[in-house]
Amino acid sequence: MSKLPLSFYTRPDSVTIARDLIGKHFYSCLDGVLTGGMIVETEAYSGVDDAACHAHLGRRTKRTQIMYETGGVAYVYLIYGIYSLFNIVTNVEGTADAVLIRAIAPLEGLGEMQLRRGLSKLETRLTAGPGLLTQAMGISTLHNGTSLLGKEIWLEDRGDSFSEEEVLAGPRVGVAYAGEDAKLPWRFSLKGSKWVSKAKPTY
DNA sequence: TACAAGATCCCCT
DNA sequence: GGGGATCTTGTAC
Repeated sequence: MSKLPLSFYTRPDSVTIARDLIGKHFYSCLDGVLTGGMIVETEAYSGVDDAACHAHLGRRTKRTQIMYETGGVAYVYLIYGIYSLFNIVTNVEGTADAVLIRAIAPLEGLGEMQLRRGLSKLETRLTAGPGLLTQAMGISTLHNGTSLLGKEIWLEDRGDSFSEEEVLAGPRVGVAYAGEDAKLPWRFSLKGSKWVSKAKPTY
């Protein structure tokens, strides 16, 4: 159980990082409560050249500013006025790459996560979706810019690894507006895991 | 200053 | 399987 080092995040290829994150563990310790689990679904966003990325064509706004920072910090933004989506900023300063964490298999703090989600029993609605896992783990836009090497939110390698056959690659979800880039196989998921989100890509 | 749309999810049919 | 919730953000005027 070792925290992922800065060098994991500053690598140049967010697609490789998204693939490597399947099987890594994602935890938060907020209000003194440890919650989280193993990552089973991710999506890569590749900076200015990626039409699906918020920083496409070098767009630099208050929201996207954090994506240009050195990798290893959180990019959290609000979608549909309701859900916080958690991304890991990658690559070096000046680039705007990120990886969206879409789903985890819950392991720690199940009771607290159910409480935050308003669920009375364990079901996939707990953490199988990008807007769900943030709610379960208590992550909100307040955590935008938080270092992933600190004590609030971090990632770990607990020795779980999966072969190429066990990790599926397919088109990303909800990015039809990105045209051809929406077809890129930049969504990764753990084959057979019931904790992978139900969302289907447009292609 | 205004408006349209969004890296989603829930609940009802 | 489909529509509505809900409000921030980006861009246009």
